Amino acid sequence: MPMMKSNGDNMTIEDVAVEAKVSRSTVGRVIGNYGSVSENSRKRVQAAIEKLHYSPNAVAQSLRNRRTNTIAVVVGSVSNRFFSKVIGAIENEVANSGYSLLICSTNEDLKTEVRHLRSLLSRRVDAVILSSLQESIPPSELGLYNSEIPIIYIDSAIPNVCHDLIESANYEGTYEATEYLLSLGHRKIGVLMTSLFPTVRQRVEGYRGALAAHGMPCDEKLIVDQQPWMKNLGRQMLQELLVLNDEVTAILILNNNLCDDVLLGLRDLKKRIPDDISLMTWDDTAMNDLLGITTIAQFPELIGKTAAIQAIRRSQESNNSKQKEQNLYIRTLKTELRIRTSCKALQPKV
Amino acid sequence: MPMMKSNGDNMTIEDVAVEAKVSRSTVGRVIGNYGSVSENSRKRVQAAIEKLHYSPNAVAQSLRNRRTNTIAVVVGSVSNRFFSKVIGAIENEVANSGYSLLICSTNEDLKTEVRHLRSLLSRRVDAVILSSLQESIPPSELGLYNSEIPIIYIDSAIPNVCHDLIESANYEGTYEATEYLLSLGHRKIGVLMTSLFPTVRQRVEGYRGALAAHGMPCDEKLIVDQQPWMKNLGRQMLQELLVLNDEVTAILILNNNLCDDVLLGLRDLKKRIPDDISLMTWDDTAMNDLLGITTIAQFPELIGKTAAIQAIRRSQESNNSKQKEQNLYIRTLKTELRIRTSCKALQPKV
DNA sequence: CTGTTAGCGCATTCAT
DNA sequence: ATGAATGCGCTAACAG
Repeated sequence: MPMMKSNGDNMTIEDVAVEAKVSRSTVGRVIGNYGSVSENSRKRVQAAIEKLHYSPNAVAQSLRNRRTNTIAVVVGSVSNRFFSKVIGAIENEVANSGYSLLICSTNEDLKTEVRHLRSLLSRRVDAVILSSLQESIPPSELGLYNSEIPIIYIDSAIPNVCHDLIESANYEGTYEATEYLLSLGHRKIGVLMTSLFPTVRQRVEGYRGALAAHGMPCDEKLIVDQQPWMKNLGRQMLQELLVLNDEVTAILILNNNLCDDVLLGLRDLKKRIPDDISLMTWDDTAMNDLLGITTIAQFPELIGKTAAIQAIRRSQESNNSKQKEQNLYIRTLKTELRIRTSCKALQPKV
Repeated sequence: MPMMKSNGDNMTIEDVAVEAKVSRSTVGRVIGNYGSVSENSRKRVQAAIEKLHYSPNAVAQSLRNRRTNTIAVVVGSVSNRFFSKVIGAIENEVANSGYSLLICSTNEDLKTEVRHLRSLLSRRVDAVILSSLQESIPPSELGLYNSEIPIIYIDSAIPNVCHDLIESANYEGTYEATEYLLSLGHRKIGVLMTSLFPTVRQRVEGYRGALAAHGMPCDEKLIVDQQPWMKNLGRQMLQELLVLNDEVTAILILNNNLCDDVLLGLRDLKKRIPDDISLMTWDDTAMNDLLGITTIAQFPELIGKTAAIQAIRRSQESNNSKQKEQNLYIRTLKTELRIRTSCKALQPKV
């Protein structure tokens, strides 16, 4: 009895060809469904494939075709609520089109972002969807951010880099929110943020813009900005804000991941919302609904889906169409101010 | 002037060799850091690499080495809170070891699970971490679940399949929780669950087990079991439970993703926790803390990290060590009952 | 309709 | 210390 290949795996076209008593190319024809092949051969090949449980080696295909059918997404943190929804939407879209999805997390670190990008290029992914921390591309990495493989940015653009972008209206969303608080009579509006994120930098400008538009000075002491590597970050920032400014009547949180912790901090401080202090945050959740927290909502699923569609489209464009600059895809999604009960109208002082 | 290759990309070893005026093999030696090469050659090669921005084509490497340095994880839903934490932990671990991570979502569909698995095998990933919906492997798919490539199961074992497994103590966790409710005097404990998930099926057994151990009959009407494809699922199930059983004093939620919606439903019904009804759920969140919801906590990060470590270990084992059966890695993580304020002690009826 | 052949880019053995 | 040559598995152009 002849030696069998141990497992259904690692079968090659050659094995199928032998089994079906045809040449490799004929097998290739029935698999790739091109050229023409006699009914007889076709049946034999299919039988052989069935029998051997043959499935093509995608690595070899990729090498040959110069396409990996893989999209990558790189974000700060996979488990972040916002990103996990974005990624979920990307996965669905991408899988429906027959692609696989690689995910990379930078842990909010620039060097890691660059490392991942390098690795993705060498893996020849067909496109990458990137939430970048870069404010500007260092000349040394220019090749990375400007390579043949298309990059779709989400969240924020990098100045002077020509690229597709799907983002939320960070400035406008915060502007609108700030105006709302002003309309309720709030004048001392504390801001909690982590300016490491480009999105957040845009948001705080919206805050400043709204104040300016209403002829109000911006008190910098009201803006607490800390980097996100601390435990209980929200609590800390809350403390800092309230110690410096006991007259704060409202808090505006610019990063979603701060809110839980701020709420916990407020509870410890026995501050009630909205009676003692008003509160508003970015990114909606069931908890916000339940607790009646007024929220600036974005649409992560839409961002993910849109980015995925564009990534796939780009990955299928003929590479030489370097007219890319001519048809940049830029989409800025409106946010939605969901007014609930966490912001109180202030009595005008008598 | 000679034609330049357009971009820093798509450089091959050959290009480097030409630039450095050595042979391909010498370039290979300095890149792969093996054999021996003169200092002079080495420097020239390194200069060439630098100049051309050469980076090896990982696809070709994979084909040659029969390793892709890729791990895959397949779960029901990427954006699910539990899974997104598991995935985050996997990503960190895997990236630290120089692997990339592919993610696949099955949307809780068996066919999709099989499709993904097939694709992953053909992509020759080095290992897969799988949260499977299978109750038993259909013979036709046996090859898939028993291929050369190692599978690490998370969440639940498939009977009669020999494999590594990282799971939480689903039975015991629910058993303990049920006993706790019993000790508070609750006798009519409603259960909300989606038995599609193998984990949940284990959990409900824990509930039954605890009742039995205390000599209590299990009233099947108290167990509401629905498949997860409905909107506002938690609300619906809550309705169903309360309509059928107005004497329910406590609710035990067995899937994390139901809780938000149940809470919303309770609010609409104007039922207060714990005064009108007691509530307990699986999987902890900041919201549970904030709202004082007693919780059976699992440790998704630990599950993810452990699974990733094991996946990497398996991927590096010599393939012929088919003694795998001899050294199965099975780890059952204890859960933690976090008692807060959502469960009230009942007055014994006078 | 079918088989032969030549790469895709890399790692490695063998000869020098 | 170095170069030549082979093959990983697949696709596709070419020849018959």
